[in-house]
Amino acid sequence: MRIGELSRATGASTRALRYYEEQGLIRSERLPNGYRDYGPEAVGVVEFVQDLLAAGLSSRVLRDVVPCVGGGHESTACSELLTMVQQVRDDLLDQERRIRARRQALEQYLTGRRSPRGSTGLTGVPGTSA
Amino acid sequence: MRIGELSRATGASTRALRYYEEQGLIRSERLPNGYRDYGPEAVGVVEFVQDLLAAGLSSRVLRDVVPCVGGGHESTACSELLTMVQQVRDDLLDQERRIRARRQALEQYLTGRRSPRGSTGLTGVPGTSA
DNA sequence: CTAAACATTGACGTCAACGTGAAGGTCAAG
DNA sequence: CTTGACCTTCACGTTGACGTCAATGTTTAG
Repeated sequence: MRIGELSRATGASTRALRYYEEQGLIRSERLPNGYRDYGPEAVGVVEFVQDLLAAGLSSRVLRDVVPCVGGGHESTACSELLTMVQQVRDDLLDQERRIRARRQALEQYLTGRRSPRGSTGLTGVPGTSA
Repeated sequence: MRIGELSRATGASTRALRYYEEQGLIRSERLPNGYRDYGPEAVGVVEFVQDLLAAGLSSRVLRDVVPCVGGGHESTACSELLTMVQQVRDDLLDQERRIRARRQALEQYLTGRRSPRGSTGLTGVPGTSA
């Protein structure tokens, strides 16, 4: 498939796709006319990339982790990278928990009518910033 | 407290604190000499802001949600904002699940030695991009 | 032949969340 | 009175992930 079709299939702009390639996140063959040519697996890879980018990973990290699944690459440093992905997941989980705590504080504030001024109802929350 | 002390208390740079104020995320009184003056609640508010920023919320969203807890503000649109926070939390949870799926795919690829080329082991994953 | 739709490579613009000076006012200590 | 720590407001620089425009080539439809 060519870039337009991949774009439509993934929702990524053609600009984004070229950017991904520039960053080493995806690869492409070239047709005789110079057009990029993608195999069907590209769809999955691009979606993978989009997910991880949306989750806050940098393309520099992705540049290392994506070839592990996308290219005909051998493991080597992949266990390290797996650890990294796990780390990111753990971070996300952690943040999610903290947000939940804040949200519950908000809920309590709204429903329970805790003093609007002075003690905000937040100051003493245990899981404060690192 | 003045800005330096708040900075030390929260870990946010003074620049960041002025930026937060500029964006309407925090407020301050002014001392006779023009220096910013913060009450003790500011610490909690700033930590709140930092958490949500770290979690990927934009300051534009925060500009709306923070006054609900930080200022002497009445509920009004706060139920809406609560919904928004919940939405964000749900998004995070969703992303976390997708990442977990990807990670498991990676793990399977690495341990089970699924064909390195052709079927990537990713293409058919259920929870693909929106 | 010509227009339209698709592709190519630059290369500059953007936006957020600050960093990093510049140029200066304020205040307690010596 | 001067040094130094602290504060003030500009205002430009930075990084990442693209948007957007320019100038050009290619292929298909009429």
